[in-house]
Parts: sequence; structure tokens; C-alpha cells
Amino acid sequence: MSNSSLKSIAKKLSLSESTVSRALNDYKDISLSTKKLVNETVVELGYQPNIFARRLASGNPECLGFVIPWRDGQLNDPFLGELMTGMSTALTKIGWDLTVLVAKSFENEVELFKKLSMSKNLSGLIISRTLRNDERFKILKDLKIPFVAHGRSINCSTSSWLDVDNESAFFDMTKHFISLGHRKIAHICGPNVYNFSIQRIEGWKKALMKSGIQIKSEFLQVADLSFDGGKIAMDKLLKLKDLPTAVSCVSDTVAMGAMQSMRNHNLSPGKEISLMGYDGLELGAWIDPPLSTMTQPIQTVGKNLAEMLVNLVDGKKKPSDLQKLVRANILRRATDNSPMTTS
Amino acid sequence: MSNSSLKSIAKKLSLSESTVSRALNDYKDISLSTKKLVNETVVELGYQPNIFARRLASGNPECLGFVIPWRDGQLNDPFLGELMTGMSTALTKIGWDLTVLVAKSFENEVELFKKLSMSKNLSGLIISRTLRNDERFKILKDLKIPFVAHGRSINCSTSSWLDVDNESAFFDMTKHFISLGHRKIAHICGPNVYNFSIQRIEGWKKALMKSGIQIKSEFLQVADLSFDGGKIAMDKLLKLKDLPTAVSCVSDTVAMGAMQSMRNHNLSPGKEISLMGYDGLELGAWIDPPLSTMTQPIQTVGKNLAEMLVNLVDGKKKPSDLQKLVRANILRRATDNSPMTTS
DNA sequence: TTTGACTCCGAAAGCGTTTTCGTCAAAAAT
DNA sequence: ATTTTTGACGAAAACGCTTTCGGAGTCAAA
Repeated sequence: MSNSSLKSIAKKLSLSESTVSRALNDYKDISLSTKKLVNETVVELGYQPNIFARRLASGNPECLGFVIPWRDGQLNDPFLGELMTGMSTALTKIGWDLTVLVAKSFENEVELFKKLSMSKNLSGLIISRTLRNDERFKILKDLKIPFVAHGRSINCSTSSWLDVDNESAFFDMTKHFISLGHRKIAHICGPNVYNFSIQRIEGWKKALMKSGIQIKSEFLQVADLSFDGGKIAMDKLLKLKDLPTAVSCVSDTVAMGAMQSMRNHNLSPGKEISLMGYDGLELGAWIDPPLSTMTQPIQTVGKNLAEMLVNLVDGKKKPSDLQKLVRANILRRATDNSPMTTS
Repeated sequence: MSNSSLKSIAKKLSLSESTVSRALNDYKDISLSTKKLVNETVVELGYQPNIFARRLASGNPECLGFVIPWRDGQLNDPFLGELMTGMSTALTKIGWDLTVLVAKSFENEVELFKKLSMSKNLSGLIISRTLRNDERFKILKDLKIPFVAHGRSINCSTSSWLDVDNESAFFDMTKHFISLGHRKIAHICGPNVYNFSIQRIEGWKKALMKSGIQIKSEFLQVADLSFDGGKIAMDKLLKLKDLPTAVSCVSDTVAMGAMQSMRNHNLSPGKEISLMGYDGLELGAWIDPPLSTMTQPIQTVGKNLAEMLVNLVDGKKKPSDLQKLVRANILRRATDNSPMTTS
């Protein structure tokens, strides 16, 4: 049963434990024939290595940590499950584990990092919710903890990260509005502590410029990344004498707040004013009218994050060689339409 | 730095490693004075035990697994993050870890269990999304894997579980409708493979009976646990000659589908027909009108689940002694009102 | 025949804890 | 004064694996 160890396999095959171990770890000084033998008896006995013994002996924890993005007692990441599913599936494939960590504040998180750097319990870390100027990059580098970030930062050129191409996404979104005939396109952006806020603004701007549309500063409203934030921002937009005909929102949540604001002003989203969110939240399809948005393949992202970190830990790659940009795709539902001719 | 081990502490204090170890583990054959000394040098040197060595030697993985409820390629648990945060905080307090597992199908999950029972990598398991007749209870018991379930099942009397008091919740919800003046109260329930579906129906029924309201079978509609499911169920309800004035929905998602259906029939949720959801999804506040619902303290639930399992693993309690019911609370937003007098 | 290279494997020393058992002095009981 | 008990600690064997090193055997080249 569970009492199958290296020893039992060795005894059964009249080999030494070390040979069996090296056979399993695919050392090149073991003949193919014995490797085959060993592998056969492994399945026969249902052998499962004791990972703690292995990790103790090898010094490799074979275990990745994911820092749950928890801030201000608020946690609103509908993707968390899918992201972690992606990570976990990638890791179980190679026998590694994924353990979760929570940091309730920035200080708490730094403290966590320090502890981790002492107790070498984790091979590496995956962090998310990166800020525009995220100190964690430097801290982790100084502590020599291998990590990959979900999202970029100003000072991430020598680190490993995976991010959505925010600029392209909002470039595409804005272009899409333009192709629908819109000229007056506003953007509700997020707080500029987040790097993606800046990038998304950039995408919006570039699309307008490329089409020769002048950028009006009052068409750019910054909002908290929340329902209320979106509502307030749209309220301001609706106070303008010259209203936009389309609004690109930094997130679905914000877009839903914006829709609320429109309803309060007796405007129908997708009619007088088109709008799009970003994130591809499923619940966007549940409201009336269903919210157009942009999606990214979250699960693949999780898988990639894990694989990148493994490569980093194994020393196969340098951090700066592990940087990846994924693209988001437009998901049309009902709030992106051509402008009303009457306007 | 990180090279502080038991040995370094022992050397510094001229003690043996074993004494230091036992001092740290609070053995009673160590004098208080040396315990104090040891603890002081521990903080001085910033000692962090090597958990792999400890786990290997002690035979206790000190590590709990959480099976991510993944089914049919669908994962829609907005609570996942909060739940896991609760678990993780409870565990880090005692130096244990939380690792996540994903099972993409039932067979996959059973296979996972079997592997786990051989390789003693995990001290125990937390499972969720329990079915009315959930085979996992028996399987895990047979494999002698300690576990606690988030949610009950038919055959869970000898197991450890934590669940919301679904019956009370829907009893309360229905009573609430009644106190608002409603008499014609329908219920959209979930598929009866889920235990909570049955329990929620029960709560609804009992409240009606207690108030002497006759239960009309056409007022009970079963729906898939999805937006579309809710929409379809409400469509059926609206075909009735004698319409209900209130509808209690098995989940917020379903309730939102029901709202969609009402809009399609030119009815305003909370006006002609009141309705309530269940889960306390934040997004329920983002729609128009905001959805009334019921909430539970998810993070506390996560914490409890972890603590229960630890007690189970430590052998301090029997599974049947670890069963806990938590209550859900009404969260009034805008869709629960008194019936219209005209009707 | 010697030398060298190459292939394959075993011996053994770790990895850093825990835990059992034995020891020895001092305190308590006889 | 002798025995028994108690308190406090050290020695040492695990736990199950990895990894380095060396050695035996084979084969071809010198």
C-alpha cells in the first residue's frame, strides 16, 4: 500500500536505493534497461515518493506560492479560481505544489517575504495586482526570491512578468468604436497607481490620434476601480455640454457603475451612448443590456505564470528572458453600437 | 541569515539539538528556564525551522488541501478568494500550509484521492460543492483521508462538515415575504442533486405551512444554477394564470436570470413581483434595481473549515463531533417590497 | 599488454528535524 | 542512610530521499 519506498523497489529489483533514485530522476549514468525496469515496478507497486524527504534532500521545495491579492479587506477577483486552476494544473503535471498566501497589507506582505527568504519553504512566488511603481519588485529581488509578476511595473525590466497588452486592448477597443462611426469617445480610467491604468489610457489616446481625432481632456475621467467609481465618473461625463457618444471603461465593474449613472439620467446604454468594459466578467451578460467587453484567457495565463516561474527556479532562464504579453479580445454583447444619427 | 538551524541554536546555548527541539515543541521534560532561553535565541537568530525536515521526521505534513470546485469546465465561485483567505489565515497562524488541488471531473477527483492516500503529502482535505448523495464522503472515509466538507450530504452523519443552515435561511426569507404581506410566494429551486436545493425548498415549504398558506406545486420551479436557468424558470412562472407576488430564488445568479425574464415581460422586479436571491453577491447591488439577497460570513466559514480539519487531523475530535451550521442573514436592497394593492 | 575512456552501479554521507530511550544528579520518600 | 522518584538533559536512531564519489567491468585504441 502506502509503505512503498525506494527501498522496496530496490529490494524487489536487487538494486541499490541510489540506483533506483537516479533511475527515477533520469540520470544519464543509468542504463535504459534498468530505467525501464524501475519505472515498471513503480507503477506496479503504486510508488509515490515522499515529497518531504525529497525536498529535504534536494533542497528544492518544488512548491510555488501565490500571493492572494488582498487589499483593504476587499477582495474582488472573480478570476482567482480560474487563475489558480491554471497554475495548479501546470504544476501538478510536474509534481510541484501550489500553496496560497494572503497578505492583508503592504507591510504584512513585506514581512511575509522576509520570512520566506529565511525559511526556504517555497521555490518561488507569483504576485499580482502590480502597481505602476511596485516596490515589491525590488524587495523580492533583494531577498533573492524568484518570482514572476502578473502585471508589469515601471521597474520590471529585469524581472519576469506576464501581462495583458493593455495598450493594444484599448487601442483595439477605441478603434472598434471609431469603425462603428464614433468620433466622440471618452475613457474612464483607473487610478494611476496602477500601471494598467496608464497603459489603457495610452491605447485609447493612440487610437484617437491615429484616426486624427483630437483628444479632449474632459473626455478622460479617472475613477476608483469600483461600481461607485464608475457611476461618479459617468456622472461627470454627463455634465459635459458636448456629450461623448462612446465610453471605453477601464473595467467591467466600472462600466456597470457607468451604466447605472446613465439609467439615472434616463439614458440607455448602447443607444445614446455606447460603452464597453474590460475583463469579460460573465455577469456582464446578465444585466440589461448585456455589457460588451474584452476578454483574456485567464486559465492559460495562470498556466503560463506557473511555467515561467518553474523555468526561473530551475535556472533555465533569466528573469528578463521570461516576459510575456498576451492579447485581449473584443467580446461584443449589446452596448457597442453605432452612434445615433440624430445626435 | 538563512543558515540558522537547530544546530546553531544548540551550539550557541551549549545544548543538544534534541533539547532545543523539545524546548520548541514545548515538551514537559524541559525546564522553563531553558525554554525561555531557546525562544529568545530563536527570535535573535531569526530561526525558521525547515518544514520539510520536520514533516519528514514527524510524519505530519502539516498541510491541508483544498479541492477547487471545478466542474464541466465551469468555475463560478465568487467566494473562492474569500474562502481561501479565511482558510489560509487560520492555517498560517499555526504554521500549516494550504495547497490547492483541482479536479476536472469526478473520476479525476477520485483518482486524486487515491494518489493522496498513498503519498501522505497532505494531512487532510477540504471539499466543497457537495451533492445530495455525494460519493466522496464514503470514498474519503474508506481511504482514511481526514476531511471536512463545505456542505452536507445524505450520508454525512459520521463525517465532519460545515454548512449554512439552508432551511432556516429560506424559512426566514419566506417569512420575510409573508410579513411584507405576500401570500402568493413562489420558489425557484436548484437541481435536486444538490443537497441545498432540497433544504431550501424545505425552508420555503415550512414557512408557508406555518403561516397556513397552501403550497401550490406550480409555484415551485426547478432551474439550473445559472442565469439562463433563472430566466427559463421565471418564464414558466409568468405563464401561470395566477401569478405569484413574490419569488424566492435559490441563488443570486438565478435571481438575476429571473429579473431578466421579468423585464422581457415588461414587469419591474420589486414592483409587480418581489424577489430575493441568495449568496449576497456584491454585483447584486450593481444592477437596477439592486437585488435583495441573503449573506453568509464566507471568510469566517473558511477559517472554521480549516480549524475543524486541523482538530480532526490532530485527533482531538471525532468527525461526528465536528459539524457546524452557520446562519445566513437577510440583506435588503430593493427587490423585496409589499405586494401591489391593485393585484 | 597497457592505457584510457566509457558505462553502469553501489556505498555512504548527508538534508534538518523528531522522538525514544537512557543517564545522572538532585530531591523526596522510606 | 538507603532507596525511589523526579526533573532535566544528551545520545542516537530514525524519516525517505538525493548526490557525490569511487570502483568494477567492458571495449577500443595505443
